[in-house]
This record gives sequence, C-alpha cells and structure tokens, in this order.
Amino acid sequence: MNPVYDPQIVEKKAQEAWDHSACFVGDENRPGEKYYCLAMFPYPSGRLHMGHVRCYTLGDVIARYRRLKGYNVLHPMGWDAFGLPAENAAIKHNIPPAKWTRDNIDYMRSQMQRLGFGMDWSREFATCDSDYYHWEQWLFLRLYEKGMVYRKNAVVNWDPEDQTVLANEQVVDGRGWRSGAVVERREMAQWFLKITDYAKELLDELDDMPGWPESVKNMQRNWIGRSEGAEIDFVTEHDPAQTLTVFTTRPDTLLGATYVAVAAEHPLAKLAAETDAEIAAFIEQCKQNTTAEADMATMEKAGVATQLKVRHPLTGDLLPVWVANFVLMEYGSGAVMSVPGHDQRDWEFAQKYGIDIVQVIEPTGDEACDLAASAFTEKGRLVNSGEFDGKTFDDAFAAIVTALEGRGAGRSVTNYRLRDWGVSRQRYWGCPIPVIHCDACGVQPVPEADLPVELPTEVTFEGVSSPLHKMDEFLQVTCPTCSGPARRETDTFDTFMESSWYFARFASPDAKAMVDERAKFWAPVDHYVGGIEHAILHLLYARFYFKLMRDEGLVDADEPFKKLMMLGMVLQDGKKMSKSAGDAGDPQKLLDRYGADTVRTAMMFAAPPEQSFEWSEAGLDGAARFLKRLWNMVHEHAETGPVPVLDAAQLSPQGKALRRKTHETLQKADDDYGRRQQFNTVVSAVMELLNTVGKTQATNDADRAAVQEAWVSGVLIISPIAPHIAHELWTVLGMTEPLVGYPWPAVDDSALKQDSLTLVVQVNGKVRGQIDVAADLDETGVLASAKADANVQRHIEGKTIRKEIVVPNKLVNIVVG
RNA sequence: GCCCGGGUGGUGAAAUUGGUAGACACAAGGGACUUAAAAUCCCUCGGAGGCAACUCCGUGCCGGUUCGAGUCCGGCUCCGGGCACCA
Repeated sequence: MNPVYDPQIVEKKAQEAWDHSACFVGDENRPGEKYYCLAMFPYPSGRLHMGHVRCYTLGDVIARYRRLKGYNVLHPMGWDAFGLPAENAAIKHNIPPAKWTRDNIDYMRSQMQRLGFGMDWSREFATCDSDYYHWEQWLFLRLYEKGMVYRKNAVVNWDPEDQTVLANEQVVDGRGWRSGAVVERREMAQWFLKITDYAKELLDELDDMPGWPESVKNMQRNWIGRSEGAEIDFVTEHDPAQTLTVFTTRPDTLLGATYVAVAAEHPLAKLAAETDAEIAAFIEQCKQNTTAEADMATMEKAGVATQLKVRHPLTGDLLPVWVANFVLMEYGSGAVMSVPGHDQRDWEFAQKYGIDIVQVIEPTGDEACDLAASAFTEKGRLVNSGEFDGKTFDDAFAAIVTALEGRGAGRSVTNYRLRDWGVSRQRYWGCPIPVIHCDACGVQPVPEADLPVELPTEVTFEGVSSPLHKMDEFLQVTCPTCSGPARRETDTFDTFMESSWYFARFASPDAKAMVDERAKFWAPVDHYVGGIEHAILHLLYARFYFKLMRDEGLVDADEPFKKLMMLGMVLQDGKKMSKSAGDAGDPQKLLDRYGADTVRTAMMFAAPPEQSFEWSEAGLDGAARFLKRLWNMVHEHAETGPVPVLDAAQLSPQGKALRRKTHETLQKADDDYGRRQQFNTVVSAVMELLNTVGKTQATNDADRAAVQEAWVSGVLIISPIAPHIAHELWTVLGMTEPLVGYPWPAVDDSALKQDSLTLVVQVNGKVRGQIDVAADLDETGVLASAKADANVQRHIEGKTIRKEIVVPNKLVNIVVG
C-alpha cells in the first residue's frame, strides 16, 4: 500500500531537512554565478494575505529554479517595519508601535516559514532596528555635507481638530478620517533630497534597462517628465527690481500671453491678499483643497484677479496677475504665463473670467482652428507677433529665446516634472532625522559619533500626536556647536527611505558600516519581484538612493535592479488587498487544510505573474487533486522495483511517445521559468506529462526506464512550485543527491524528433482539413497532400487557385477565387 | 483630469514571432465502483444547425490592414493600478 499523502507531515520533514543542510543560506564562496533574487519585503501589517503569498511564492520559484540551473543564489527576507499602521494600532488599542510591529513580524515570519520559502533567514532584519536606520542617518548627514539635502516649506494636510498632519489616504472627501474636521493645507519646514539633480541620469538610464517592463519604464519617463522650454522673467509693476519667473514649453506663443497666474501660496498672492479681502478669502478657500494631485486635476478651475501687474518682456505691455487654484507651488516656480488662444486650460479660464483671447499661431495644414470654440494647441506659424510673424515653431522658439536673452529676461531650459523628495514626516514611528535645533546656531547635524539617534520605543500615546513631543529625555540635547541647550528634531523620515536601500543591506547585514564589500558582490539585484503599485515611487526612490550610495563608493553598479518582475494585484472584491479590508485573504486556514504545496501550486496555476486577478479558493481542490495524483502515481511506479538504465533503442511506440513528452516538458518548463517567466503553464505542462504517463502501459524495461525518467523530470520541474512533495518523491524515486541544486537535465534532441507531423489545411483562411505528412516532406509534396484531402477538394473544386501559402510545420492556406 | 495596464466559454485561463481559438484545470451534467456516501476512474461540456460527415457564428464595442487578426493600426467603452504623506 502507498503511504497516504499527508502534506502536514511531508512539509515538516522537508523543511527540517532544508534547515539542517542550511542550503538556503547565502554564501559568497559557493560555486556558480551569483544570482540575487529578491521579492519586495512586506510591511508587517499583522498577517500575510494572498497578495503576499503570490509575491513570495513567485520569488521562491525563481530562486529555486536558479539553484537548479547552477547559480549561487541569495534570497533574503526582512521587514519594512516603520509606518503609519503601527501608530494607528497604538492609538486605537494603546499598544506601543514597537511591540505591535515585533509581534506582527513574529507571526508573519512563522507563516512564511510554514509556506516553505527557501529564504536566508540569517540575514533578516527589520528597518526599525537601530542597527539598520543608523546608516540611513549616517548617509543623510553625508548628503547634508555635500549639499544634497535642504530645508524648505512645503504644504501638508493639517487636521485642525486633532492638531496633526494627515497622509493623503487619511483625508476622506476633504475631511480628517478620525476627526471629521475639514482639512487645511498648511506650510511647514521640511527636509528635501535633491533627486532632481539626478533627473537626467534617472531618465536616460531607462533606455538601457532591458530587464524592466516597457510599461514601467514609460511610467517613470512620464513621471520624471523632461520638457524643453524657456524660463521667462516678467518684471513686476509695483517693484521693478522684482521679477516673476515662469516656465513654458511654448515660448513661441509668448506674444499671445494675456495674463499670468500664480499659486495660492506664491509670495505675490500673499502680497495681494494683504490689501484685498477677496483675494485673502480665495486663498483661504484654496487651503481647503487637499495636497493630492488627482484632486487638483479634477476640481473646478477657479481664480481671482489681483491689482498687481507684470510687464511683458517683449512688448512692455502690462499683464494682470491672477491667483489660480490649479497652479502648483511645488512645480516650477509656482507661476505660469497664460496663453488662452493656444492652451486649453488657459482658454477655459479666460472664457470663464472674460480675459482676452489672442491668436498668435495659425495652422500650417488643414487643422481646425476656431478660437471661439476651443484653443488651438497644435504647433503652427506665428501671427500677430510682430517681427516673429511667419516663423514656425522651432524658428520662433529660437528667435524669441534669443530676444529674451538679449534683454536678460529669459533663457532656454530643460525642466523636469519630477520634484525634489520631501523626506520629513511629522510622525513618531519612523527613523529620527538626525538634526538638532539650536536657537543660537540654527539647524545643526548630529555628530557622526552620536549616531544612531535612537527612537524611544517605550512610549504611551495620548491622543494622536507623536509622543516624542512630550519626551524631554529625547528632546533636550546640547548643541553640538555651542554646547548650549538645544532641541532635537521630532520629525522622522519618509518610510520610502528605508525601502530604498534594504536590498543592499541584505548583502552585508552585520556590517559595521552602511554596507561592506559583500554589497559589491551581490548587488545589483538580479531579479526583483513586486507589485505593480510600486512601479513609480518606490522604484524611483530606490534607483536614486542607489546612485547616492554609488557616489559614496559603497556600491559599484549604476542601477539596483537588473530584471524587474511586476506583479498584477490579487484583488478582493475588485480592489487591491489592504490592511483595512480585513483578513479574508489570510492563508492560514488554507495552510492548515491543504498544506503549503497546494496553496503555492494553486496560486501559481491561477494566472501569469503580471496579471491581476480576483482571489478565489476554487482552484485549491484542483491543485490538491493534482499533487495527490502525482504522489500516488510516483509511489505506484516506485513499488514496481528498481529500474534499469534507459535504452532508447528498445522503446515501444508508447515509450517513445512518453520520452518525447518528457523532453518537450523539460524544454517548455525551462523556457517558461527562465525566459517567459510564466509559471501557470509550467503547472499545466507537468499535468500533461502526468496524464501521458497515466496512459502509458510500460511493457518492457526500456519503457519502465522512460517512466522513471518522466517522474524524475516531472518532480524536478514542479519542485520550485511544490518543493516539499518534490523533496519526498525525489527520495521515493531512489534519487540520492539532494533535489535543491540538482542540475537541470539537458534536453535530448533525439527524443524530440518526430517522424510525421499534423498540418492544418485552410481554404481562404478557414480550416478545412488536417493532413499527416512525413516530417521532411518538401513544399510541393505538402501542397499535393493538402489538395488530396477530400474536404479540401470539396472547397477548391471548380475554383481558380490564386495563391498557396505554406507555413513550415504548421499549416497550408490555399486561396481560391 | 493625467500616466500605465487589462477585457477570450458557466469559472481561472492557454494560444510564445500574425498561422487550428478555448491547451491545462475548476464547476456542472451523465456513467462505473459502493448497501450508501466520500474518494477514485470514464464520458460530455462556447453558441446555433445537422444530431453523422460537416456548415455557420464567436476573443468588450465600431472600423481598418492582411491569404489569414485574440495577436497589428485608428476610434470608443468598461474595469484595475499610480498620481508625490498607504506601503
């Protein structure tokens, strides 16, 4: 009798064997080319959901496959442990964020281990470990010295009732999610990293990253948003020493500018508000917009005229200054010139407020141009522009910029949509920003010897504000410059800071520096797996940070992630899974009922990696049935006793067909794992192989050897996906070397050879028959055979053959008329 | 609003470089085994006609290119992701 397949026993046994042999511990000295496989580390939200299961199974499948292909693999795991949910839990349940986080990590680690991921747990760390964030503070201070860091005002969402800053997701319909109070935009001094200094490199390098999906590269290109244009200075009427600078991509339309618009936070808006209650009221009203760009883009465009005027740099005409709610202070100089004739938004604004619309561009072709109906936004020929009339875009651009340069009133510039990275957060649960505020000396960096600035973890939350504000032992410090009393910064870093370099730390997790030489060995990550929701922010910040580290000499490469696999979302009720959506996605009960291999197989079988799909338990029974069949069939085969060495010459036709299927499956699986990165079809290929073995009657020793070969191959192929059952069956098949790292078998081309092929015959593109032909039959022979088919004859009879198309090994199309 | 994806049977999907649409599964229906059930095994399974051979229709919608389009092009529509403080 076969032993019954009991995943709980099989999986425990396999995991103990892996632990015992330490086969997943990364080691620079192992043979084989290094291969760093990494799945984006999780935020320890409490329990794994099916999105995690998918991501980490995919990472594990890739890592295990690479081991079979002879690579020296590093596959680590850790925790993105700082963040908002821990504070929310603290406020709600009065648990210190550190304890809540550590408990979650312990539970989620046990779930990952239960899933059998072949990860190197010896390198594990959490970003809330001071050993980790120490070096983030250290790098920040290095960047401070280099001038890569600066402080300026930026707007935040302010909850006036809770007296706290809210994240965008905490603002619901313009109100604080807890207090319900109307949220205000408020300016605060914040730290910024000069990512814009690297905009060009971040953009240009995308052209040389073949391992990234085009869609992600395009998203990043659009995000960085390089545009060629000009900066133009408008002298203010009230103070000729002051200028208002705008950026435009269309300096050719300068003569059509009929007003300028500034952001509500712009100094000119504030100046105008001093003497004008209507403007002050409008600015107040603008404060009720959130800081989210999506809200800005969809809201009703509105503005108010000021009494201020600026002088047109070429005509000297006075143009009115408007304050408009759609101008972003964060982008460019917080001011735009408005050309309603040739910009749709400006046109709508001018229509609404009765501002002049002047045509300065006319079509060169037959494009429609009716400024009474809409703006003409195409490039064309200049009119109503004095000396520039008749010029087309490129000439006009150059001539107008030259004219401006001559007056010192403009210059051509390359502008980026990308804004500098604001890294300050007015939150407790994050990495302390290592600066000190001294009344006498101003902002002072914490001396390197005093690092890390440790975040106190013994805290009690009273209300929603950061407990740091009330902790004198944290707050009160002496100024490193004058030794007088000073105050420690209470803001912490954006958590994207931690996730921007953790992959480098995994290479040398115990280094007494940010990283050591081992980072140069393992970096860059060869295969990075993660959700598509990280396509822009995380991946762009990490690329930037890696360049900062490179420029410090810490790493060698220019880019951190060679190959990027972007996963579609595992949806729940049509939306991405989140902490707030409950634990419907918790895999725990599935692991208890079916075991890890079934959960992993079902997840891999459900869809290809990049596709989003709604999670459903429907596939689990099928996956469980498949593994059980595999278990039973391999045991039945093993019970027939020892198998002789395969003698291909002695195979029966069935044995030969099975052997071909085995090698086709090896070839397909290798291609799917390695090149196509589509794993659902690996599972189906093994299912097909299993079905083929099931139909094979092994009548002689050679056939039994072919069956053995089929099972050894099938078990090996499925092992990255269902590693525990594979571990057990490997031994059942009499294999003595460990399966982890066993060399992937070479495909035997002679086994793939076919004597005859089935071709499809079409008449006028419709399938009319199938023919079996010798594999080496030439085109004339194939055509003759096709025309001999009875059904094909019926369709070509009495008609003229106009064209004959033969696609080798596939089909024949006969075109008749 | 802007940027990036996606839409194929009752369901998850496959079709890799423009070449047989629906592989492999799930669910369902029928049958075998069983006192019965579970498990297992076998058969059917896009729609319509024929009830066989075969024919017509069919990959979100409309149009185009091609001997041939799920695949390429143009226009739409619905769904998802991102939009700088969720991670």
